[in-house]
Amino acid sequence: MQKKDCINCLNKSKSAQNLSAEEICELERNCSMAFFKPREIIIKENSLSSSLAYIKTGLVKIHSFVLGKEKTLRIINSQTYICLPSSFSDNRNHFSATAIENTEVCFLDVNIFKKFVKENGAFAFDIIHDLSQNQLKNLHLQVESNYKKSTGRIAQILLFFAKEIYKSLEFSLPISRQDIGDLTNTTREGVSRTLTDFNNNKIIKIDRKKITILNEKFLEEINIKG
Amino acid sequence: MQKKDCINCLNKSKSAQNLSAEEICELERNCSMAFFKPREIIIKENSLSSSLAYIKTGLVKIHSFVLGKEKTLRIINSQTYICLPSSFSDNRNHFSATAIENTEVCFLDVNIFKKFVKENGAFAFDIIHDLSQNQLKNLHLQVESNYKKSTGRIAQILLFFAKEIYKSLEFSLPISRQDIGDLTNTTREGVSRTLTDFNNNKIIKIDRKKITILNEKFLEEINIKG
DNA sequence: CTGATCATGTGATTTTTCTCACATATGTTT
DNA sequence: AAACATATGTGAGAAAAATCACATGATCAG
Repeated sequence: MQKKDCINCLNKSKSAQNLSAEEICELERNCSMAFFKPREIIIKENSLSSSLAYIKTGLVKIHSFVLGKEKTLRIINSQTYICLPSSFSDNRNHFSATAIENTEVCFLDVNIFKKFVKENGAFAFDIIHDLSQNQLKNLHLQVESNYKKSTGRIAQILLFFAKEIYKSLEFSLPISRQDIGDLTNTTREGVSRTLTDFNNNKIIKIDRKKITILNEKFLEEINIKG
Repeated sequence: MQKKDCINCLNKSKSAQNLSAEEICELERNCSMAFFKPREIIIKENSLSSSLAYIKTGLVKIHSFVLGKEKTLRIINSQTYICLPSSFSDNRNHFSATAIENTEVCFLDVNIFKKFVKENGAFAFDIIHDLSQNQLKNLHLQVESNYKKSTGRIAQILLFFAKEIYKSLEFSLPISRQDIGDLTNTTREGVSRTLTDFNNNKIIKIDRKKITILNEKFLEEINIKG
Protein backbone atom coordinates (compact mmCIF):
# COMPACT_ATOMS: atom_id res chain seq x y z
CA MET A 1 0.00 0.00 0.00
CA GLN A 2 1.08 3.51 -0.81
CA LYS A 3 2.20 5.77 1.98
CA LYS A 4 -0.58 8.11 3.00
CA ASP A 5 -0.22 11.78 3.81
CA CYS A 6 -3.79 13.07 3.82
CA ILE A 7 -3.01 16.35 5.55
CA ASN A 8 -0.70 17.49 2.80
CA CYS A 9 -2.70 15.91 -0.01
CA LEU A 10 -3.22 18.34 -2.86
CA ASN A 11 -6.28 16.48 -4.10
CA LYS A 12 -8.33 16.85 -0.95
CA SER A 13 -12.03 17.47 -1.33
CA LYS A 14 -13.31 20.96 -0.70
CA SER A 15 -15.41 19.76 2.20
CA ALA A 16 -12.33 18.17 3.82
CA GLN A 17 -10.95 21.65 4.28
CA ASN A 18 -13.46 22.01 7.07
CA LEU A 19 -11.91 19.14 8.97
CA SER A 20 -9.40 19.73 11.72
CA ALA A 21 -5.90 18.22 11.55
CA GLU A 22 -7.07 15.77 14.15
CA GLU A 23 -10.09 14.73 12.15
CA ILE A 24 -8.03 14.29 9.00
CA CYS A 25 -5.65 12.05 10.89
CA GLU A 26 -8.59 9.98 12.07
CA LEU A 27 -9.80 9.69 8.51
CA GLU A 28 -6.31 8.75 7.37
CA ARG A 29 -6.11 5.89 9.86
CA ASN A 30 -9.33 4.52 8.41
CA CYS A 31 -8.82 4.82 4.72
CA SER A 32 -7.03 3.04 1.92
CA MET A 33 -6.00 4.05 -1.54
CA ALA A 34 -6.12 2.03 -4.73
CA PHE A 35 -5.18 2.45 -8.38
CA PHE A 36 -7.47 1.53 -11.20
CA LYS A 37 -6.67 1.17 -14.87
CA PRO A 38 -9.23 2.00 -17.56
CA ARG A 39 -12.12 -0.50 -17.61
CA GLU A 40 -11.44 -1.68 -14.11
CA ILE A 41 -14.51 -1.69 -11.92
CA ILE A 42 -14.26 0.48 -8.83
CA ILE A 43 -17.73 -0.14 -7.48
CA LYS A 44 -20.21 -2.80 -8.53
CA GLU A 45 -23.89 -1.98 -8.34
CA ASN A 46 -25.83 -3.83 -5.65
CA SER A 47 -22.76 -4.48 -3.57
CA LEU A 48 -22.70 -3.25 0.01
CA SER A 49 -21.20 0.18 0.35
CA SER A 50 -18.92 -0.44 3.28
CA SER A 51 -16.73 2.45 2.31
CA LEU A 52 -17.04 5.74 0.57
CA ALA A 53 -15.05 6.24 -2.61
CA TYR A 54 -13.33 9.51 -3.39
CA ILE A 55 -11.74 10.06 -6.80
CA LYS A 56 -8.36 11.56 -6.04
CA THR A 57 -7.19 11.67 -9.64
CA GLY A 58 -8.52 10.23 -12.87
CA LEU A 59 -11.85 9.84 -14.62
CA VAL A 60 -14.75 7.55 -13.85
CA LYS A 61 -18.08 6.63 -15.34
CA ILE A 62 -21.17 5.90 -13.28
CA HIS A 63 -23.38 3.34 -14.91
CA SER A 64 -26.08 0.77 -14.39
CA PHE A 65 -27.19 -2.37 -16.15
CA VAL A 66 -30.93 -2.96 -16.12
CA LEU A 67 -33.02 -5.36 -18.18
CA GLY A 68 -30.18 -6.13 -20.57
CA LYS A 69 -29.37 -2.51 -21.21
CA GLU A 70 -26.39 -0.55 -20.07
CA LYS A 71 -26.98 3.08 -19.14
CA THR A 72 -24.19 5.49 -18.31
CA LEU A 73 -25.43 8.19 -16.00
CA ARG A 74 -22.46 10.45 -15.63
CA ILE A 75 -18.78 10.96 -16.23
CA ILE A 76 -17.19 11.97 -12.95
CA ASN A 77 -14.05 14.02 -12.72
CA SER A 78 -11.41 13.82 -10.02
CA GLN A 79 -11.81 15.35 -6.56
CA THR A 80 -15.33 14.06 -6.25
CA TYR A 81 -17.02 11.62 -3.93
CA ILE A 82 -18.82 8.88 -5.77
CA CYS A 83 -21.79 6.94 -4.46
CA LEU A 84 -22.23 9.42 -1.64
CA PRO A 85 -26.03 9.14 -1.91
CA SER A 86 -25.77 5.34 -1.75
CA SER A 87 -23.78 5.52 1.48
CA PHE A 88 -26.30 7.84 3.06
CA SER A 89 -29.39 5.92 2.11
CA ASP A 90 -29.42 2.15 2.49
CA ASN A 91 -25.71 1.33 2.39
CA ARG A 92 -26.15 -0.45 -0.91
CA ASN A 93 -24.35 0.77 -3.99
CA HIS A 94 -27.08 1.68 -6.40
CA PHE A 95 -24.77 2.16 -9.37
CA SER A 96 -21.50 0.87 -10.75
CA ALA A 97 -18.39 2.98 -11.14
CA THR A 98 -15.70 2.10 -13.65
CA ALA A 99 -12.41 3.85 -14.34
CA ILE A 100 -12.08 5.23 -17.86
CA GLU A 101 -8.60 6.60 -17.26
CA ASN A 102 -5.90 5.77 -14.75
CA THR A 103 -7.58 6.57 -11.49
CA GLU A 104 -6.55 6.87 -7.86
CA VAL A 105 -9.36 6.20 -5.42
CA CYS A 106 -9.43 6.77 -1.66
CA PHE A 107 -11.78 4.48 0.18
CA LEU A 108 -12.94 6.15 3.36
CA ASP A 109 -14.71 4.62 6.31
CA VAL A 110 -18.39 5.53 5.97
CA ASN A 111 -18.97 5.59 9.71
CA ILE A 112 -16.19 8.05 10.37
CA PHE A 113 -17.51 10.18 7.57
CA LYS A 114 -20.99 10.06 9.08
CA LYS A 115 -19.59 10.90 12.48
CA PHE A 116 -17.98 14.02 11.05
CA VAL A 117 -21.29 15.03 9.51
CA LYS A 118 -22.91 14.84 12.93
CA GLU A 119 -20.13 16.57 14.81
CA ASN A 120 -18.80 19.11 12.37
CA GLY A 121 -21.48 21.49 11.12
CA ALA A 122 -19.31 23.17 8.51
CA PHE A 123 -18.42 19.81 7.06
CA ALA A 124 -22.08 18.75 6.94
CA PHE A 125 -22.96 22.04 5.34
CA ASP A 126 -20.43 21.47 2.59
CA ILE A 127 -21.68 17.96 1.92
CA ILE A 128 -25.20 19.32 1.61
CA HIS A 129 -23.93 22.00 -0.71
CA ASP A 130 -22.22 19.36 -2.80
CA LEU A 131 -25.30 17.15 -2.98
CA SER A 132 -27.44 20.15 -3.86
CA GLN A 133 -25.21 21.21 -6.73
CA ASN A 134 -25.22 17.69 -8.04
CA GLN A 135 -28.96 17.45 -7.87
CA LEU A 136 -29.43 20.73 -9.69
CA LYS A 137 -26.99 19.70 -12.40
CA ASN A 138 -28.90 16.48 -12.90
CA LEU A 139 -32.25 18.21 -13.09
CA HIS A 140 -30.98 20.79 -15.56
CA LEU A 141 -29.67 17.98 -17.75
CA GLN A 142 -33.10 16.41 -17.62
CA VAL A 143 -34.79 19.63 -18.67
CA GLU A 144 -32.34 20.09 -21.50
CA SER A 145 -32.58 16.58 -22.84
CA ASN A 146 -36.30 17.19 -23.16
CA TYR A 147 -36.00 19.47 -26.15
CA LYS A 148 -32.78 18.07 -27.53
CA LYS A 149 -32.47 15.54 -30.30
CA SER A 150 -29.67 13.01 -30.25
CA THR A 151 -27.44 15.35 -32.27
CA GLY A 152 -27.69 17.95 -29.53
CA ARG A 153 -26.95 15.48 -26.78
CA ILE A 154 -23.86 14.23 -28.57
CA ALA A 155 -22.66 17.79 -29.14
CA GLN A 156 -23.11 18.33 -25.42
CA ILE A 157 -20.88 15.39 -24.53
CA LEU A 158 -18.13 16.61 -26.83
CA LEU A 159 -18.28 20.07 -25.26
CA PHE A 160 -18.34 18.51 -21.82
CA PHE A 161 -15.08 16.67 -22.46
CA ALA A 162 -13.48 19.72 -24.06
CA LYS A 163 -14.51 22.27 -21.48
CA GLU A 164 -15.04 20.49 -18.19
CA ILE A 165 -12.63 17.58 -18.38
CA TYR A 166 -9.71 18.34 -20.67
CA LYS A 167 -9.92 22.14 -20.90
CA SER A 168 -8.84 21.91 -24.51
CA LEU A 169 -10.53 21.78 -27.92
CA GLU A 170 -8.33 18.83 -28.78
CA PHE A 171 -8.54 15.67 -26.71
CA SER A 172 -8.52 11.93 -26.85
CA LEU A 173 -11.95 10.39 -26.30
CA PRO A 174 -11.66 8.11 -23.27
CA ILE A 175 -14.82 6.18 -24.11
CA SER A 176 -16.22 4.21 -27.04
CA ARG A 177 -19.09 5.15 -29.35
CA GLN A 178 -21.16 2.61 -27.49
CA ASP A 179 -20.41 4.44 -24.24
CA ILE A 180 -21.42 7.76 -25.77
CA GLY A 181 -24.62 6.07 -26.88
CA ASP A 182 -25.26 4.77 -23.35
CA LEU A 183 -24.66 8.26 -22.05
CA THR A 184 -26.89 10.08 -24.53
CA ASN A 185 -29.73 7.58 -24.87
CA THR A 186 -28.81 6.62 -28.40
CA THR A 187 -27.21 3.73 -30.15
CA ARG A 188 -23.65 3.05 -31.17
CA GLU A 189 -24.70 3.49 -34.81
CA GLY A 190 -26.41 6.76 -34.16
CA VAL A 191 -23.35 8.18 -32.44
CA SER A 192 -21.15 7.01 -35.28
CA ARG A 193 -23.37 8.65 -37.87
CA THR A 194 -23.62 11.91 -35.94
CA LEU A 195 -19.87 12.09 -35.42
CA THR A 196 -19.04 11.47 -39.07
CA ASP A 197 -21.67 14.03 -39.92
CA PHE A 198 -19.97 16.58 -37.63
CA ASN A 199 -16.69 15.60 -39.25
CA ASN A 200 -18.02 16.06 -42.79
CA ASN A 201 -19.38 19.47 -41.88
CA LYS A 202 -16.00 20.51 -40.48
CA ILE A 203 -17.45 21.02 -37.01
CA ILE A 204 -15.00 18.54 -35.56
CA LYS A 205 -12.06 16.55 -36.87
CA ILE A 206 -11.85 12.87 -36.00
CA ASP A 207 -8.65 10.87 -36.03
CA ARG A 208 -9.32 7.56 -34.28
CA LYS A 209 -9.87 8.49 -30.68
CA LYS A 210 -8.55 12.02 -31.13
CA ILE A 211 -11.20 14.69 -31.45
CA THR A 212 -10.53 18.28 -32.43
CA ILE A 213 -13.34 20.77 -32.18
CA LEU A 214 -13.01 23.06 -35.19
CA ASN A 215 -16.17 25.11 -34.87
CA GLU A 216 -16.95 25.46 -31.19
CA LYS A 217 -19.58 28.12 -31.76
CA PHE A 218 -21.60 25.95 -34.10
CA LEU A 219 -21.25 22.92 -31.84
CA GLU A 220 -22.49 25.08 -28.98
CA GLU A 221 -25.47 26.06 -31.09
CA ILE A 222 -26.28 22.43 -31.87
CA ASN A 223 -25.99 21.69 -28.17
CA ILE A 224 -28.41 24.41 -27.17
CA LYS A 225 -30.95 24.31 -29.96
CA GLY A 226 -31.23 20.64 -30.33
CA MET B 1 -52.50 34.82 8.79
CA GLN B 2 -53.34 31.44 10.22
CA LYS B 3 -52.36 30.71 13.80
CA LYS B 4 -49.20 28.67 13.94
CA ASP B 5 -48.52 25.75 16.23
CA CYS B 6 -45.45 24.12 14.79
CA ILE B 7 -44.67 22.00 17.83
CA ASN B 8 -47.95 20.15 17.62
CA CYS B 9 -48.10 20.12 13.83
CA LEU B 10 -48.95 16.68 12.51
CA ASN B 11 -47.41 17.41 9.14
CA LYS B 12 -43.92 18.12 10.38
CA SER B 13 -41.00 16.89 8.30
CA LYS B 14 -39.13 13.84 9.49
CA SER B 15 -35.96 15.85 9.90
CA ALA B 16 -37.78 18.36 12.12
CA GLN B 17 -38.18 15.61 14.68
CA ASN B 18 -34.50 16.11 15.40
CA LEU B 19 -35.10 19.69 16.42
CA SER B 20 -35.52 20.65 20.05
CA ALA B 21 -38.65 22.41 21.27
CA GLU B 22 -36.57 25.55 21.46
CA GLU B 23 -35.39 25.21 17.90
CA ILE B 24 -38.89 24.59 16.62
CA CYS B 25 -40.08 27.73 18.37
CA GLU B 26 -37.30 29.67 16.71
CA LEU B 27 -38.37 28.28 13.37
CA GLU B 28 -41.98 29.14 14.12
CA ARG B 29 -41.13 32.77 14.81
CA ASN B 30 -39.51 32.95 11.38
CA CYS B 31 -41.96 31.22 9.15
CA SER B 32 -45.24 31.89 7.41
CA MET B 33 -47.89 29.69 5.94
CA ALA B 34 -49.85 30.14 2.74
CA PHE B 35 -52.62 28.39 0.83
CA PHE B 36 -52.46 27.73 -2.85
CA LYS B 37 -55.22 26.62 -5.17
CA PRO B 38 -54.53 24.40 -8.20
CA ARG B 39 -52.53 26.23 -10.89
CA GLU B 40 -51.27 28.85 -8.49
CA ILE B 41 -47.55 29.35 -8.66
CA ILE B 42 -45.72 28.74 -5.40
CA ILE B 43 -42.22 29.37 -6.65
CA LYS B 44 -41.14 30.97 -9.89
CA GLU B 45 -37.92 29.80 -11.47
CA ASN B 46 -35.07 32.32 -11.41
CA SER B 47 -36.50 34.19 -8.48
CA LEU B 48 -34.37 34.60 -5.37
CA SER B 49 -34.93 31.85 -2.84
CA SER B 50 -35.24 33.95 0.27
CA SER B 51 -37.19 31.24 2.00
CA LEU B 52 -37.45 27.53 1.95
CA ALA B 53 -40.80 26.02 1.02
CA TYR B 54 -42.21 23.00 2.78
CA ILE B 55 -45.34 21.30 1.46
CA LYS B 56 -47.49 20.74 4.52
CA THR B 57 -50.44 19.30 2.64
CA GLY B 58 -51.35 19.06 -1.02
CA LEU B 59 -49.68 18.23 -4.29
CA VAL B 60 -47.17 20.22 -6.32
CA LYS B 61 -45.42 19.95 -9.64
CA ILE B 62 -41.85 21.04 -10.20
CA HIS B 63 -41.30 22.36 -13.69
CA SER B 64 -39.16 24.52 -15.90
CA PHE B 65 -39.66 26.47 -19.08
CA VAL B 66 -36.67 26.50 -21.40
CA LEU B 67 -36.45 27.52 -25.04
CA GLY B 68 -40.19 27.61 -25.49
CA LYS B 69 -40.75 24.19 -24.00
CA GLU B 70 -42.26 23.31 -20.68
CA LYS B 71 -40.78 20.36 -18.82
CA THR B 72 -42.27 18.92 -15.66
CA LEU B 73 -39.59 17.28 -13.58
CA ARG B 74 -41.51 15.80 -10.72
CA ILE B 75 -44.77 15.61 -8.86
CA ILE B 76 -44.10 16.28 -5.19
CA ASN B 77 -46.25 14.97 -2.41
CA SER B 78 -46.90 16.64 0.92
CA GLN B 79 -44.43 16.63 3.81
CA THR B 80 -41.56 17.43 1.51
CA TYR B 81 -39.21 20.37 1.22
CA ILE B 82 -39.13 21.81 -2.26
CA CYS B 83 -36.24 23.69 -3.79
CA LEU B 84 -33.95 22.57 -0.98
CA PRO B 85 -31.05 22.21 -3.44
CA SER B 86 -31.68 25.70 -4.77
CA SER B 87 -31.45 27.17 -1.28
CA PHE B 88 -28.20 25.39 -0.57
CA SER B 89 -26.47 26.31 -3.80
CA ASP B 90 -26.75 29.86 -5.11
CA ASN B 91 -29.94 31.06 -3.44
CA ARG B 92 -31.68 31.21 -6.79
CA ASN B 93 -34.73 29.09 -7.47
CA HIS B 94 -33.71 26.88 -10.36
CA PHE B 95 -37.22 25.54 -10.98
CA SER B 96 -40.82 26.57 -10.67
CA ALA B 97 -43.31 24.95 -8.34
CA THR B 98 -47.04 25.05 -8.98
CA ALA B 99 -49.87 23.65 -6.92
CA ILE B 100 -51.93 20.99 -8.66
CA GLU B 101 -54.25 20.49 -5.71
CA ASN B 102 -55.15 22.66 -2.75
CA THR B 103 -51.83 23.06 -1.01
CA GLU B 104 -50.60 24.45 2.29
CA VAL B 105 -47.03 25.68 2.17
CA CYS B 106 -44.78 26.72 5.05
CA PHE B 107 -42.14 29.23 4.10
CA LEU B 108 -39.17 28.89 6.43
CA ASP B 109 -36.28 31.24 6.90
CA VAL B 110 -33.34 29.78 4.98
CA ASN B 111 -30.77 31.20 7.36
CA ILE B 112 -32.32 29.65 10.42
CA PHE B 113 -32.53 26.39 8.55
CA LYS B 114 -28.87 26.65 7.62
CA LYS B 115 -27.98 27.51 11.20
CA PHE B 116 -29.66 24.31 12.39
CA VAL B 117 -27.67 22.32 9.84
CA LYS B 118 -24.47 23.68 11.28
CA GLU B 119 -25.44 23.30 14.91
CA ASN B 120 -27.57 20.17 14.98
CA GLY B 121 -25.75 17.15 13.57
CA ALA B 122 -28.76 14.85 13.63
CA PHE B 123 -30.76 17.39 11.68
CA ALA B 124 -27.98 17.80 9.11
CA PHE B 125 -27.73 14.05 8.84
CA ASP B 126 -31.41 13.77 8.05
CA ILE B 127 -31.23 16.46 5.42
CA ILE B 128 -28.34 14.63 3.80
CA HIS B 129 -30.33 11.43 3.95
CA ASP B 130 -33.25 13.15 2.31
CA LEU B 131 -31.16 14.65 -0.45
CA SER B 132 -29.49 11.30 -1.03
CA GLN B 133 -32.77 9.46 -1.39
CA ASN B 134 -33.98 12.07 -3.80
CA GLN B 135 -30.86 11.86 -5.89
CA LEU B 136 -31.07 8.07 -6.07
CA LYS B 137 -34.71 8.20 -7.07
CA ASN B 138 -33.87 10.64 -9.84
CA LEU B 139 -31.02 8.55 -11.14
CA HIS B 140 -33.08 5.38 -11.12
CA LEU B 141 -35.75 7.17 -13.10
CA GLN B 142 -33.10 8.17 -15.60
CA VAL B 143 -31.88 4.59 -15.96
CA GLU B 144 -35.41 3.35 -16.41
CA SER B 145 -36.44 5.92 -18.96
CA ASN B 146 -33.51 4.72 -21.03
CA TYR B 147 -35.13 1.46 -22.03
CA LYS B 148 -38.73 2.58 -21.79
CA LYS B 149 -40.86 3.74 -24.65
CA SER B 150 -43.46 6.42 -24.12
CA THR B 151 -46.10 3.78 -23.33
CA GLY B 152 -44.01 2.54 -20.42
CA ARG B 153 -43.41 6.00 -19.06
CA ILE B 154 -47.10 6.83 -19.15
CA ALA B 155 -47.93 3.57 -17.40
CA GLN B 156 -45.42 4.55 -14.76
CA ILE B 157 -47.11 7.88 -14.11
CA LEU B 158 -50.49 6.22 -13.70
CA LEU B 159 -49.03 3.74 -11.23
CA PHE B 160 -47.26 6.57 -9.45
CA PHE B 161 -50.52 8.40 -8.86
CA ALA B 162 -52.32 5.24 -7.83
CA LYS B 163 -49.71 3.87 -5.49
CA GLU B 164 -47.66 6.75 -4.18
CA ILE B 165 -50.12 9.61 -4.19
CA TYR B 166 -53.69 8.40 -3.88
CA LYS B 167 -53.15 4.85 -2.56
CA SER B 168 -56.08 3.70 -4.64
CA LEU B 169 -56.63 2.18 -8.08
CA GLU B 170 -59.30 4.79 -8.71
CA PHE B 171 -58.40 8.44 -8.65
CA SER B 172 -58.99 11.75 -10.31
CA LEU B 173 -56.08 12.87 -12.48
CA PRO B 174 -54.92 16.22 -11.10
CA ILE B 175 -53.06 17.16 -14.26
CA SER B 176 -53.79 17.53 -17.96
CA ARG B 177 -52.64 15.33 -20.84
CA GLN B 178 -50.26 18.10 -21.73
CA ASP B 179 -48.80 17.91 -18.23
CA ILE B 180 -48.38 14.15 -18.50
CA GLY B 181 -46.62 14.77 -21.79
CA ASP B 182 -44.30 17.33 -20.16
CA LEU B 183 -43.59 14.80 -17.45
CA THR B 184 -42.91 11.83 -19.72
CA ASN B 185 -41.13 13.53 -22.60
CA THR B 186 -43.98 13.05 -25.00
CA THR B 187 -46.66 15.14 -26.58
CA ARG B 188 -50.22 15.81 -25.59
CA GLU B 189 -51.34 13.78 -28.61
CA GLY B 190 -49.14 10.86 -27.72
CA VAL B 191 -50.50 10.73 -24.17
CA SER B 192 -54.03 10.92 -25.47
CA ARG B 193 -53.45 8.04 -27.88
CA THR B 194 -51.75 5.88 -25.26
CA LEU B 195 -54.50 6.47 -22.72
CA THR B 196 -57.31 5.63 -25.13
CA ASP B 197 -55.28 2.61 -26.14
CA PHE B 198 -55.06 1.51 -22.49
CA ASN B 199 -58.77 2.16 -22.22
CA ASN B 200 -59.60 0.09 -25.31
CA ASN B 201 -57.52 -2.78 -24.00
CA LYS B 202 -59.36 -2.66 -20.67
CA ILE B 203 -56.17 -1.89 -18.78
CA ILE B 204 -57.69 1.29 -17.41
CA LYS B 205 -61.08 2.95 -17.55
CA ILE B 206 -61.27 6.64 -18.33
CA ASP B 207 -64.17 8.89 -17.41
CA ARG B 208 -63.06 12.47 -17.94
CA LYS B 209 -60.48 13.06 -15.25
CA LYS B 210 -61.34 9.90 -13.37
CA ILE B 211 -59.00 6.99 -13.95
CA THR B 212 -59.63 3.45 -12.78
CA ILE B 213 -56.86 0.92 -13.13
CA LEU B 214 -58.52 -2.33 -14.13
CA ASN B 215 -55.49 -4.48 -14.81
CA GLU B 216 -52.74 -3.38 -12.48
CA LYS B 217 -50.55 -6.37 -13.23
CA PHE B 218 -50.50 -5.68 -16.95
CA LEU B 219 -49.91 -1.97 -16.40
CA GLU B 220 -47.02 -2.90 -14.13
CA GLU B 221 -45.64 -5.06 -16.91
CA ILE B 222 -45.88 -2.24 -19.43
CA ASN B 223 -44.16 0.00 -16.91
CA ILE B 224 -41.25 -2.37 -16.41
CA LYS B 225 -40.75 -3.79 -19.86
CA GLY B 226 -41.26 -0.63 -21.83
C1' DC C 1 -77.93 30.66 -22.72
C1' DT C 2 -73.93 31.91 -25.49
C1' DG C 3 -69.69 32.86 -27.15
C1' DA C 4 -65.07 32.25 -25.95
C1' DT C 5 -61.31 29.74 -24.31
C1' DC C 6 -59.04 25.77 -23.17
C1' DA C 7 -58.54 20.64 -23.12
C1' DT C 8 -58.97 16.49 -25.66
C1' DG C 9 -59.42 12.90 -29.48
C1' DT C 10 -58.03 11.28 -33.94
C1' DG C 11 -56.30 10.85 -38.72
C1' DA C 12 -52.56 11.63 -42.02
C1' DT C 13 -47.89 12.75 -42.88
C1' DT C 14 -43.09 13.61 -41.80
C1' DT C 15 -39.15 13.23 -38.99
C1' DT C 16 -36.30 10.89 -36.05
C1' DT C 17 -34.47 6.99 -34.26
C1' DC C 18 -33.78 1.95 -33.93
C1' DT C 19 -32.63 -2.40 -35.77
C1' DC C 20 -30.44 -5.56 -38.64
C1' DA C 21 -26.90 -6.75 -41.74
C1' DC C 22 -22.51 -6.67 -43.13
C1' DA C 23 -17.93 -4.47 -44.32
C1' DT C 24 -13.91 -2.59 -42.47
C1' DA C 25 -10.82 -1.27 -39.19
C1' DT C 26 -8.03 -1.82 -34.85
C1' DG C 27 -5.92 -4.25 -31.32
C1' DT C 28 -4.35 -8.54 -28.95
C1' DT C 29 -2.76 -13.05 -28.41
C1' DT C 30 -0.29 -16.86 -29.79
C1' DA D 1 2.13 -13.23 -39.36
C1' DA D 2 -2.19 -15.45 -38.48
C1' DA D 3 -6.28 -15.78 -35.81
C1' DC D 4 -9.26 -13.75 -32.88
C1' DA D 5 -11.99 -10.48 -30.49
C1' DT D 6 -13.55 -5.93 -30.32
C1' DA D 7 -14.66 -1.35 -32.16
C1' DT D 8 -16.39 1.27 -35.88
C1' DG D 9 -18.75 2.86 -40.38
C1' DT D 10 -22.65 2.63 -43.44
C1' DG D 11 -26.82 1.27 -45.98
C1' DA D 12 -31.73 -0.13 -46.00
C1' DG D 13 -35.93 -0.91 -43.87
C1' DA D 14 -38.94 -0.81 -39.73
C1' DA D 15 -40.65 1.31 -35.79
C1' DA D 16 -41.59 5.02 -32.81
C1' DA D 17 -42.66 9.55 -32.10
C1' DA D 18 -43.48 14.35 -33.51
C1' DT D 19 -46.09 17.47 -36.13
C1' DC D 20 -49.96 19.35 -38.42
C1' DA D 21 -54.79 19.76 -39.06
C1' DC D 22 -59.14 19.79 -37.54
C1' DA D 23 -63.26 18.12 -34.93
C1' DT D 24 -65.35 17.69 -30.59
C1' DG D 25 -66.01 18.43 -25.59
C1' DA D 26 -65.70 20.90 -21.38
C1' DT D 27 -65.62 25.06 -18.62
C1' DC D 28 -66.50 29.59 -17.47
C1' DA D 29 -67.60 34.56 -17.57
C1' DG D 30 -71.06 37.61 -18.78
